[in-house]
Amino acid sequence: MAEAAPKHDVFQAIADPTRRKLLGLLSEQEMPVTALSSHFPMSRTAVSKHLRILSEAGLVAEQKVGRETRYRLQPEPLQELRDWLGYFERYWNNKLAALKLLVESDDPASLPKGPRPLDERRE
Amino acid sequence: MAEAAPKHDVFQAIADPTRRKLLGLLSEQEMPVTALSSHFPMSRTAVSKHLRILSEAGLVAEQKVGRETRYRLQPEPLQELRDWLGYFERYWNNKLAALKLLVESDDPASLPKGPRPLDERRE
DNA sequence: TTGACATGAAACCAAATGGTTTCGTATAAT
DNA sequence: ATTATACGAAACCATTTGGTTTCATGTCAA
Repeated sequence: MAEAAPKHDVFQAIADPTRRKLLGLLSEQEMPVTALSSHFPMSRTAVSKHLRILSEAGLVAEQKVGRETRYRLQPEPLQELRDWLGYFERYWNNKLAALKLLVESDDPASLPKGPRPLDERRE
Repeated sequence: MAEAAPKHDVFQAIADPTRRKLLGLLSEQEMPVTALSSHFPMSRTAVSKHLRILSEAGLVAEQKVGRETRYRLQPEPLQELRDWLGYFERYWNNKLAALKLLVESDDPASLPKGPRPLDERRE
């Protein structure tokens, strides 16, 4: 069973600076919409829509508490970004790449098995 | 001196699957537009436009060779992505984060100095 | 010198994106 | 009971995005 059909993918979710900043704020503590939107020059509704996109990408989770909705960071999907980036590690970090991959290998899915085309998986 | 005013930022550049695949292809060898576009279901012109966006983000370099234009991967700007991601490392990889940062520290710019808000820098 | 090839520029287009304002509704406070 | 707060949904809008086709130009080959 899939993990909740990601309508928006992570790459697209983090493409917007507002959304990256939201993730940054949420990485410190969970927060309701109004608290979050106080950090932005746009309407609360706009922030709310960004949150929904993050939610669809699986990057945040919502929890209703009374009349407010708490948003909490869910960093797991960033793993995909990490994997993708991992493919290019060899370029700027040749010698240490192997070690790094080893270090990261507590998650088996995270290691690119070698110089492969990549990205063929999505779409 | 800046490195060529990045009109498109890296985050946005890699948001598109076609562009990610282009980077993948170019990571194996440099190629002219026509060779690249043979891997996509869209017109050569469309691929060309994607390449320009990658170029504006500093992710590829162009070199004219006779009547063709060779495109070559320039992975350096991915460093920014890496730095940004690094901020979230602590979440899924707590114990090993320190070691990883150490390993990566051959590039001084690459280490986030601690739990900071982040992203305040851009925009 | 006459084609064929490789490419970017231009004009165009539909759909997605990032905002807005307005409204309805649920919860909390008085 | 009434009012204020927190929020999402809806309708709307301008701009950006990702694609197309057509055209002009430069280069290689016969």
